[in-house]
Amino acid sequence: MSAKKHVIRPATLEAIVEAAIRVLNANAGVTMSEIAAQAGVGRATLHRHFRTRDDLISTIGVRCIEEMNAAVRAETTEGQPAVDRLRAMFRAVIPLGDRYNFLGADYTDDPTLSQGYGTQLRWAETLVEDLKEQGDVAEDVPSPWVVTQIDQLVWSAWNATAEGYLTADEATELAVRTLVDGLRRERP
Amino acid sequence: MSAKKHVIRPATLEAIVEAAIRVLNANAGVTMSEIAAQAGVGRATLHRHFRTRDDLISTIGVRCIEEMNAAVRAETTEGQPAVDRLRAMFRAVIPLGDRYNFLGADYTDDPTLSQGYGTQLRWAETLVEDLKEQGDVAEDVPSPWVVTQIDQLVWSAWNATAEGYLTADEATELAVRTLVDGLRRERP
DNA sequence: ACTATTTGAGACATTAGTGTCTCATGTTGG
DNA sequence: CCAACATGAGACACTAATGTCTCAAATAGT
Repeated sequence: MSAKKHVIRPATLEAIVEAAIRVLNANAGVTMSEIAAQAGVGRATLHRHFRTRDDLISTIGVRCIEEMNAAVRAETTEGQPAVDRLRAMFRAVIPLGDRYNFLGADYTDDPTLSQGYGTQLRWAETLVEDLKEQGDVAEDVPSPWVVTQIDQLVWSAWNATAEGYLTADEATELAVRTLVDGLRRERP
Repeated sequence: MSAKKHVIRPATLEAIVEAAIRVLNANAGVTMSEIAAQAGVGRATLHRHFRTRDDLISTIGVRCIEEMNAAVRAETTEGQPAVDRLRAMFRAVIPLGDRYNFLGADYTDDPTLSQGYGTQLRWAETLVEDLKEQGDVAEDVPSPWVVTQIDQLVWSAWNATAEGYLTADEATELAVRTLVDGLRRERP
């Protein structure tokens, strides 16, 4: 992860990380040479600071997850009604879809990373509990099902904005509506 | 795709295809050697009948999609109410999740395959139209959104049964309910 | 049982990517 | 301005996988 004798220059680090996020989202199997090229950096420099490919992926994975958690934390408050927290989460996360989408691949084996997933999972689980308590989700629905639906709605919402057929706000509303009320009835 | 001088033996073909489906679902990046080994077949034999890796993937992809389309066709009838068709589709497809799950990867560039996808997409689109006509889905919901939800519900439902927290029938019911009525109210 | 031909096993060349190293060049901080 | 050090470019060894080929052995059809 960290170099011993070489200190990375901030600009270089930034170029590498941003390029890696951008490029890996476009193609999860992209090569180190390509990442270096897109970062405008020598391939040797890339390997100097990220010994292995997994090293790089782990680093940017952690950064993306922290970014996401921070965005959600910034938009939500503890005492808030659960539906509002859900809505705020969608609003916070949708614009980040472009960046953290690549995490969908099978990098589940990284220890630091799965810790980050754990945090998100626990957050979602308490949200679902609160949704149930406040009558926004029926008690008879298995919680893992609800968590899965929320995850997938995040993707749907991001995708809809990326495709251009919904704005971020519309996507947020539709996601909440879909989860809670279903698609049968028009919105009041 | 097809060999010129060599005719494949039915048993060999079957072993290869089945092993490939099974193994690729476990790990999308699995190697040709591994597939051959799991099929109990020499690596040379594998290459004799499937010149390239893409060739093999394309073949089994087509087979899986046809399998799915056939299963859906077998369970649904033309005049059926849209919700029933939706339910029947879930019931038909859920048990196949183990097999066609690997298609989620980025093999979208294959011509024959994307044709298969096209068929499914068109099927889903007319289903959505009918759902709207019969008042099961509100007119103001963008159809691509509905299609996406259905796709994801298929995955959710399969996953729930694979995880063991729902039976196939329960998952089917919950999927329909989630899409149409949302998760707020208990089932009548 | 005979013949044709598929199959299995392994050798082989080729390709693509990874990771290491060196050295000349350029940048930065004092 | 100078010394230290990060960078870029390229050479290099190594690995893993792909795809081709050959030949002996198993198998199928007649």
